[in-house]
Amino acid sequence: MSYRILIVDDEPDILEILGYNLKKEGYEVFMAEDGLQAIVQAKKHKPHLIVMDVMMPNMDGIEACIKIRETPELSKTIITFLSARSEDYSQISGLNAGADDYLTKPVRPRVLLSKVKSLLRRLEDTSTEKPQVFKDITIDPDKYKVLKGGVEIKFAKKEFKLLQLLFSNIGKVFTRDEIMNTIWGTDVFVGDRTIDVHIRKLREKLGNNIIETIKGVGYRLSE
Amino acid sequence: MSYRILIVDDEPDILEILGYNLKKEGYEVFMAEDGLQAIVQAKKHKPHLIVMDVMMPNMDGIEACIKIRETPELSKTIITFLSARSEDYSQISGLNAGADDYLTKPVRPRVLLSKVKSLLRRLEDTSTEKPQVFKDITIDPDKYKVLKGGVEIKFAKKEFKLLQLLFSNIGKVFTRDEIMNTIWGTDVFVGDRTIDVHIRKLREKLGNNIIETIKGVGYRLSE
DNA sequence: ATCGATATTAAGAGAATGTTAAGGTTGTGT
DNA sequence: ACACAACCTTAACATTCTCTTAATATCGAT
Repeated sequence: MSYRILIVDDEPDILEILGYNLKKEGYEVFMAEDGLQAIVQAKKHKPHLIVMDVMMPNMDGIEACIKIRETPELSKTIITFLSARSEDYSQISGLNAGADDYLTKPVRPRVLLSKVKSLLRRLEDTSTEKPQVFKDITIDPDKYKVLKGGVEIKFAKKEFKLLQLLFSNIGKVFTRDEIMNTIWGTDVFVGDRTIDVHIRKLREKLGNNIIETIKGVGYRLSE
Repeated sequence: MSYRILIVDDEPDILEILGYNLKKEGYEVFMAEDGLQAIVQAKKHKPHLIVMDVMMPNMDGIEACIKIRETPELSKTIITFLSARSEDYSQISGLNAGADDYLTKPVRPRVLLSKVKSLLRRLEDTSTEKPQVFKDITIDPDKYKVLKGGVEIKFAKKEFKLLQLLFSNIGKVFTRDEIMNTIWGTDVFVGDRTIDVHIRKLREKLGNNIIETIKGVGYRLSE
């Protein structure tokens, strides 16, 4: 799924340039030319990120930001302001109004893109990419690294995925079907023994008392 | 230290007028009359800012901009275009080529000066990229320099970029896709083996135990 | 004890990566 | 402008590692 971004500025030129660049990066882009439109668009499309000018006709960015923040379903939306001058008071009141960041105009497309990327990463970070710990085992998906008692143990791709799955909900029993769908997908077909073999590899590397078999049901990390 | 500015235009009159004004403000000014010269001058003087006409003989501004952006040591150089008309397509493709801003002709010296001033201000608050250290290796993106055990090792452009990427997040696994997008961009297409070959070059120069292969996943600096 | 489910082991096919050299392009100095 | 060097990419082939399977053993509930 691609991220949705709403850009708000009263200058069509800016909308076009920023929109062009963001679209090129694969984002889904929506636009609005003032605060009122921004609120309408935001409610309609539920963007992940809003990049909004501060000074606009009808309703300025600050006010729009406050309104948006009041909408529960948009509470997780990230809002970034564009402000004309870096020393401007708008920054402070903007951040105060609930904005997450600000950029100074004129916006360098490269800067915007890297900013956007890093802001959106926040959304991801919370879910998966943090190292997980269980007993003396730590797994770090980012670095593709597993430590047991501080020592690194290497895992092949499928093994790592399987481990990651088990770690994603510690103690939960994962059925063979779930495992199959997560690691191999729905269209590949591999024999049932394959899962056993992979489980065995994990036990071999991590110790026999980590993964528990629930016969007829599945596997889980045993607490 | 004063800032270095490179101005590029095929009309000597314009060069003279702009150059005069910039010098008067205390900037160190270099000039070029076409894209090719611009690249030569840029590499020679490493200007902080380039003000460049879009339409020029030999090599136009867009192309020169792209070339300059490909040079790692000039990655932080700010590039501003001069374009004849504001609605011109050149704006978009110019910004797309990696330019940071544009001015419309005819240029008023005062406008240019204030623009220049605000653009250069960015360089001040943008903290310079700090040298990264890993094991006995230091890479300094600013100086385009790599030291291993205190001894400088030379790297070609692509090699350096790749190294820089790996160093940008020490220990993180970078997938082939990530590497491809960062170093070659999304629209160029090069074979898969090309990445291997570059990795090999790095290993050749830095030692075999620095970069680790995670088969089916990517590469990382091995901690 | 029997039967279905899971465990174990080793081996082969195939995928992914490593290596090398060659050709084309670009850059540099004279 | 020329020759020479450096750089990038590719192709072909070598090597390594992963995954899957098959065959067989073990487990556990009834």
